[in-house]
Amino acid sequence: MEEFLPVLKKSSLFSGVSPDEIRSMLKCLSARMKQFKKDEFIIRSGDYIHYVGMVVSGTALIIQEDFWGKRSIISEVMPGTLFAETYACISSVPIEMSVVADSDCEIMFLDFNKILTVCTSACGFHTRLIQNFLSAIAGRNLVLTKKMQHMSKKTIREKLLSYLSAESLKSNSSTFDIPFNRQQLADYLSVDRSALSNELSKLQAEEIINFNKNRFTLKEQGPEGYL
Amino acid sequence: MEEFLPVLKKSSLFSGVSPDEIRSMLKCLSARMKQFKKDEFIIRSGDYIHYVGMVVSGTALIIQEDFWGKRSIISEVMPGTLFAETYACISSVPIEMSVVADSDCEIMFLDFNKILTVCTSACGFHTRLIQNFLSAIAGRNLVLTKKMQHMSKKTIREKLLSYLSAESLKSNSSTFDIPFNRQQLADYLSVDRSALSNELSKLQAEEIINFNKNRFTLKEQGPEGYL
DNA sequence: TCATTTCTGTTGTTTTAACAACATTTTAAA
DNA sequence: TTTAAAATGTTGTTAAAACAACAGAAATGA
Repeated sequence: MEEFLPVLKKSSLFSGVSPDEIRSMLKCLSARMKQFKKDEFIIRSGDYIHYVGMVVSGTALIIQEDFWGKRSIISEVMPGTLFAETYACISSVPIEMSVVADSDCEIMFLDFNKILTVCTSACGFHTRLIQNFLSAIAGRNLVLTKKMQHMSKKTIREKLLSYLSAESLKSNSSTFDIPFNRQQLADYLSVDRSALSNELSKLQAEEIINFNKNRFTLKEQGPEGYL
Repeated sequence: MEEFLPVLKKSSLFSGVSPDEIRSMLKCLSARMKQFKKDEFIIRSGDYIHYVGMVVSGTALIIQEDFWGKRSIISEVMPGTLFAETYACISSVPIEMSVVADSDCEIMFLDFNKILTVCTSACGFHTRLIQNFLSAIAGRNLVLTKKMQHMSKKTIREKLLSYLSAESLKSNSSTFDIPFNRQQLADYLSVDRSALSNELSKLQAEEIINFNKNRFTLKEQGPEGYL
């Protein structure tokens, strides 16, 4: 276990917890390691989850199969990242995705119920653990909610303005940098890249926005007849 | 406070907790009530949230203003429902939406930190409280993730098949009922209702699905060239 | 039962997006 | 600095969605 402390220290779950305390917590959480060969299933769709997983070495893929057996990759899980935590919180509902080893990898499983109950003994950092765990889930929630707001718009123009407006408000300025290149932004908003570039150009021609590379400026008067 | 016990008992936060225990918990959580007149702000965008709110009477609206001041309603909050809980978990980030009284209403605020720390004294149900709180957040997470998977598809057809496939898998059968009427389904997937109806008809004509009212059946061989 | 309203499906038109192909700019590398 | 590769913007064509208008079916309730 010792060899993975650097990874654990950087994980969101153990952030702000000292190595010594991590050691004692791992016991308190009945942490156990398991190795998986590439392409092995770590979690199967339909399972009921009672343990939280964390990748400590290698990478895993979260995949989903639809009714017709078509697979799609939901996300990649890197070392230090939790997975299945949502389903661990709602263990009465079977998980609807599978987790597969993308390379040979080592997974740490933590007893979810022990995360929730503050143990009586030494483990004074347990409250911190609960906070971290909650922050991880709430953080994902935030990200999803925000993305949903943009994606629920019908046209590329509206999606873009929704996204840019949110970025502007976040940075508290009408000029701001975005963390995506065009292709990434298109993927994020689920639209075609060239169509997105085209729309950006139109918005600029109409003097609703200005941009140069990844730096954008929103014009105060806003889109025509917008309010 | 006593008068609201029926509402609290049915809320997700206190589900499975007896009235007596709710009473003692409310103390332990420093619950305080506050009344708001219609159109009053309960939470303002930009606030840092340290309390979780619950509507106990009346209704509230969660709204958002973009860069140009355009308001949109994110959701309606009914009695027994928590709000702002995500931001309470991540209190370092200011909330990006406002909560406004939609009618005269009464709000209960709970000290978020006390939800997380198990109090030493009588409150044996505190672990249950943490579980319920976590379930509420994780549950929303689940709903968002699922919706996102459908919405990220580009065509109405793909969105529909993604949604129907998920419903089918959930019910463990190729025949199942959906909880939406056509307009609601269109809103859920952010598409036009008539376009959705049209696509459903095409899918039926192509023998990929069958439907009658809200009962759908997926055909085993699936869409042409799908796999 | 009949009248009214709501819901659903259908069609045609207009708008928008996807897609493909290519030009230009920027970045990285040799 | 030159060359190659990657990223971005531009354009035209095709496919799909939005929108609007309406017809028929189903639900409601008087």
